[in-house]
Amino acid sequence: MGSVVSELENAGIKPSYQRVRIFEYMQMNRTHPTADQVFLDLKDAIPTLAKATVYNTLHALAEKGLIRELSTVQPSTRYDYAAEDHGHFTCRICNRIYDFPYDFDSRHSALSGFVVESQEIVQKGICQACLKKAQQNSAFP
Amino acid sequence: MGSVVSELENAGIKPSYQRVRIFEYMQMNRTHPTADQVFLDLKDAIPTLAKATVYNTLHALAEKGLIRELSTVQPSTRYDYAAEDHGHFTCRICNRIYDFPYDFDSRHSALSGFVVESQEIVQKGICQACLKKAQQNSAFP
DNA sequence: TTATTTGTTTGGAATAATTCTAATGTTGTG
DNA sequence: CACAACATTAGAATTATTCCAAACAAATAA
Ligand SMILES: [Mn+2]
Ligand SMILES: [Mn+2]
Ligand SMILES: [Zn+2]
Ligand SMILES: [Zn+2]
Repeated sequence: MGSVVSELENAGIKPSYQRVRIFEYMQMNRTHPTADQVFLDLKDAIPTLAKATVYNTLHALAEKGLIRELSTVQPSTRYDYAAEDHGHFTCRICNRIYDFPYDFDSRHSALSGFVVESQEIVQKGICQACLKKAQQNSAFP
Repeated sequence: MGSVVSELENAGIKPSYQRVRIFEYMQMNRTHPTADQVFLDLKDAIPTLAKATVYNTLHALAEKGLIRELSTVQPSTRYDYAAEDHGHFTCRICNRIYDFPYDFDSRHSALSGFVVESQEIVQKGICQACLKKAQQNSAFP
């Protein structure tokens, strides 16, 4: 069996034809494609492929950690006063954004010959408040 | 003179009424608002305010470094095979995304009580290829 | 096997964020 | 004042993404 199929199975994703092809594509194309690019590149080989399937599959793969979703905040850009350097934690439940201390200068790894104009570090997950609320709701009565 | 006005002037942005009010808002509201949130919160005080003005102003402020634009990649989400940890550089000219080495584990600054499910570090700027091309085009003939 | 259920894909409509555009308004300069 | 340059407005257009109901496929039970 192809490793693609077993990687999907191990992650708990049923290896449908479309999912195998999309994951295979992601393994072979390290070009950081958009969902639309994946769709365009696969639709010749899979003429009935729907864009919704591409989005569904990419989300499923990302949720299981098989691919990475490169986007800080969803669904819309957030703005912040430019105070001192800091990182951001975005909660996927309440969508609040929290600051955390982070100093970019001390670990500056610019690619040689590139001009870095800005940088961001973003963690995604669940915030303390939302975790607490989830615990309370699941507490036995 | 309000420091808001002079900060705008120092950055080379003409301090129109709308710009002053928007920048003022960003200084006072450290809630990482969306453009729409800024618009909603200001339109009572400035009834004629247009959403386009909010977008224009936020972009101008971000370009001058007075505020930060919290979004990794634009305009659409990009996907990446989940290989080993690395950071991303996105070029604002050609939109290519480059990998650079970065190890998240060695500098793990999780907020206490928060669950971090994923994290990203993104640099934005101009890539070497685009810089080279710009140099060639401006070379004297 | 057939019937039933469960989950997946499809295609198009709906939604939402952002950008574009043309007209109008404002500011500064000669 | 007249003119140019620039900024704002309002709404249309564009784009990315999600939603939805119907068709399809796979798995399971009878
Ligand atoms: Mn912040
Ligand atoms: Mn990468
Ligand atoms: Zn939360
Ligand atoms: Zn470039």
